[in-house]
Amino acid sequence: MDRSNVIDLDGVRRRCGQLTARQLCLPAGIDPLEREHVDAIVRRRRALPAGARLYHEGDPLAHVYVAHRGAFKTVALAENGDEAILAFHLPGELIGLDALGADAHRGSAVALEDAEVCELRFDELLTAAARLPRLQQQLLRVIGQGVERDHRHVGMLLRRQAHERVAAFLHDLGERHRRLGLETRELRLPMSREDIAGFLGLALETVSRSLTRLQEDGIVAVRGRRLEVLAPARLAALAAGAEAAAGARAGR
Amino acid sequence: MDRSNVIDLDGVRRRCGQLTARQLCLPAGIDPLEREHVDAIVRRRRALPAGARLYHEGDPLAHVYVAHRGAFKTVALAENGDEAILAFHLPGELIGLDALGADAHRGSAVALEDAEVCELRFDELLTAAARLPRLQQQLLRVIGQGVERDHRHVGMLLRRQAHERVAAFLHDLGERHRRLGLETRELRLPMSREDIAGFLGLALETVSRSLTRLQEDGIVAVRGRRLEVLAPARLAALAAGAEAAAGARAGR
DNA sequence: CGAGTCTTTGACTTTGGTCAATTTGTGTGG
DNA sequence: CCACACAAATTGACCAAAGTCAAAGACTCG
Repeated sequence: MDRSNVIDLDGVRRRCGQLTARQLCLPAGIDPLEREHVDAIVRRRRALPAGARLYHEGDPLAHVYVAHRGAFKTVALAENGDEAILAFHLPGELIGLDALGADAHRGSAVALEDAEVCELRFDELLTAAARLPRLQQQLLRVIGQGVERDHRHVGMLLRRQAHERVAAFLHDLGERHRRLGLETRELRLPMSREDIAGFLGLALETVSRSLTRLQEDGIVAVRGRRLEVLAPARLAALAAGAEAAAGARAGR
Repeated sequence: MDRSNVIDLDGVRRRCGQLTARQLCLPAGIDPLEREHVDAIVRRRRALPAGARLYHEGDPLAHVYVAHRGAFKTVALAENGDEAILAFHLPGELIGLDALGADAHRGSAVALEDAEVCELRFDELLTAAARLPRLQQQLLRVIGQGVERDHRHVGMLLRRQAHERVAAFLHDLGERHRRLGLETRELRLPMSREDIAGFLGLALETVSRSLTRLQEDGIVAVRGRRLEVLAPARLAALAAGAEAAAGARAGR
């Protein structure tokens, strides 16, 4: 750790610390003294233009990131050629834990729009975690939440009906917005239909049709990448795999 | 990777899986002082009859397990009612990390056949990890491998063609057999067709048909739950999403 | 050997993928 | 500010793939 000047570190803390703290510290009730250790790990903010890659497949695991502004997707290109989308990351969510198993990133992370991330040095995070049991616990919890995210993704992919997958996707997006303290009724979709399709294992036309149908059923209102949830309960029911007919019948 | 001196959770898994370990599933190649810590974590072995649950949804996270004999599946029942299969676990593989995010298991683990597991107390594992950087590192690596497993699962589910999913599943199973030092040519499928279907998001009839087709194409030979890989390269190609026609053409 | 489950196979139907054309939206330069 | 060009999204028509229902065959375990 090259002696970074105090001023700069302070700046980092002011600008980034709060967000990072929320993710890593607050839930664990880490006291201010300990928190300083964590703050020191947050290195800097990095700005990325839309389409830029935060890291590439094969890069060694050096940092983990917290999306600060703008959304990201993590992708892994199949031997096939076309890219599989493994996750979307909203502001406030962690990025980069796909490298845990091999010390090297298995995919890459792409900014979906102009974005900024906070960068955390992974090795320093580990040493701090060894010293602070609460941080260790919280780190594992955050990792576990990433695992849960993947499981929700699998849950979506196991839904056989396309519009159920789309509903599950929108529902999940809404839930995450709620947990992050963002707008929950009016959602902005930072990713293209093609990205959604790549995430859900559908053709992009099917995604479009599903959205249209959800709109016809009065469950959401879609205008481009802006989406309003009109009937959260019915959206949740569809996402959960309830009889598709139930919603449709009432809606038409 | 780094082999010497690393506290080898991989070793724990292998030894447990190979039936060579007695009471203690101990990693070799670590100094006696460290070794003692790890010793204490492995509690006992538990035997389970086919169909028994290792833990249930909602159970607090107390242990993680290593399958010792027999295979397991981890399932989460969708609000829907029917159960989603999140993973299969072969002898030697870790079970129970789905609870990291919430301290409670999000699904349950079921023995697919008469089985035994090694039980590790999770809290003790954490304290030991805080004291032993190598163990901490290794623990994270194992968790990361679980994440990679989930990503491979997603990769399968993103394949649109049913027989590609099935091929990817069999290929993955073969790879895992290889890594665990098990038979790679002649695979035993410890799970039912219904389970495979539940894992791949297909109807069980489709799984059956796909297997038949893979057999007709000369890629595998199937007799019930015993399966022989005849053309590993073509299986891998199919799994990777190569033109399905390539294999079929050559095979017929 | 028999009862049960598991698996395969067949016939039919529905869903969603593909190809293609149109409309909407976005950003740029005149 | 408008017009233009390009990309993104929608919509339609058609077809192949997979789901469903149903029945027969194979395997397992008592």
